[in-house]
Amino acid sequence: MTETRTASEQTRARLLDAAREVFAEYGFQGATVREICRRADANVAAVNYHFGSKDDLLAEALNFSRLKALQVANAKASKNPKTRLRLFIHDFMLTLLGETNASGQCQIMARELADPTPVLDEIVRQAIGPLHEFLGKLVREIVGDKVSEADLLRCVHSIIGQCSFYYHSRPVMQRLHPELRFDHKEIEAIAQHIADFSLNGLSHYSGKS
Amino acid sequence: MTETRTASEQTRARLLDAAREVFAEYGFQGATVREICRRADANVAAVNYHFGSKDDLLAEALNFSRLKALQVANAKASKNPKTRLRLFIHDFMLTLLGETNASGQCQIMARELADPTPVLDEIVRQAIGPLHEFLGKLVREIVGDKVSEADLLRCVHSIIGQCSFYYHSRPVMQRLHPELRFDHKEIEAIAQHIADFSLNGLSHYSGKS
DNA sequence: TTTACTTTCAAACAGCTGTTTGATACGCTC
DNA sequence: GAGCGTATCAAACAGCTGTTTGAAAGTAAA
Repeated sequence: MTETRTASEQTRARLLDAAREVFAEYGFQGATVREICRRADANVAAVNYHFGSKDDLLAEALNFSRLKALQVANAKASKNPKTRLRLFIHDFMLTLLGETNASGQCQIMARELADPTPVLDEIVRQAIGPLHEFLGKLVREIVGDKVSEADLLRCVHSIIGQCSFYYHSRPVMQRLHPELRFDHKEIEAIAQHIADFSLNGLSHYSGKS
Repeated sequence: MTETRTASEQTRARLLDAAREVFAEYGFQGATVREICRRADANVAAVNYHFGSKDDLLAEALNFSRLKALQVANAKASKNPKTRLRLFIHDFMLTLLGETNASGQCQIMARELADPTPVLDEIVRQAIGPLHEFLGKLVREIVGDKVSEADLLRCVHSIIGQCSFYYHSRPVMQRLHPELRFDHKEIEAIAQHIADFSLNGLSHYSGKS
């Protein structure tokens, strides 16, 4: 019984891994059940047997552990808010541009933004929403209580916008600056720039930086 | 002869309009030739007859006149660079979020970023490249000669990133802040925030703002 | 071994895709 | 009106899609 279950669960796991790969590579529409099963060494019918449908497979393939861990780690770093913002931007850029396997999840999210499917609701609820909320609190610590909620929101958007730009525009950068490599050193430089730029931007709201 | 040609050209034009609509709505993969022809009141074979293929249709459907006009108008406004940056951000946000028909083009571009097809090369060459270059020169006027080319590039990215964020994240905003309406007033507020935030950010490089 | 079950598999299904075809209708010159 | 090139059309094509099916294989308790 345990043997059977683990065998079945192994197939399930292989399908999930393959699905994450293929969805990230080709998008939801572009990804085919056959390609997923091919990479998972499984039969075409396996997806429907184990998950019910291609839609349900995508829903189960989502995994935001990396993003959540990042926020938890940052909250534990009990330094002053400005330093924590620097730390967050740094970690966030590493997640977005680094070679972590989280980039697949980011790719799926990016594709959902340009072409939403029903799973976007779940992505917003589980990942993007908490992220915005987290950054909102952090920025609030920096700018103080006098700043309106609307302005605070716009500041958060300015920060996330700068970070996610580098992710979204990778295909463009490849063509515009083919010599540019997003290695560890470059990522750190970008993160530092965004932090400097943003803290100066925030100073417009909080008074002198 | 002229009658025939204009009739044929009318079909061509209708197909192009419909294509822009459908590509923007469903993406390149999601858009179907049949739907495009249905909206253009044309036969299914019309696309291949007039354009050769679905790919070629997309390539011809691209239109960056709005984006180009925006840069030309800004260059003519011979005010000081900071004011011109404010003006540009304002016009750019109106293009991105306003009710202009340019939003279809933006949608196509956004989809190409998340899921590039061969036409992305053309988009980068004709639209995004010139845009980056334009902003590069403008920012250079503000920060002066002492700033390195790499830092200048990152500043440009910070500005474009903030602007395009509001475009990319519309599906998210709809879910996260359903009460928020991107009416003219809100767009102006956003544009002013981005300008303030960015000019303060730039002051980090150019010395005191 | 028999029985009951889960899991895998090749094959087929119905539906949609971009594209092609050959016939038909149109507009124009002669 | 005859002839000619262009444009439109319904129909069919080949290929791919997600999904279903019913048989076969595997697993574990009786």
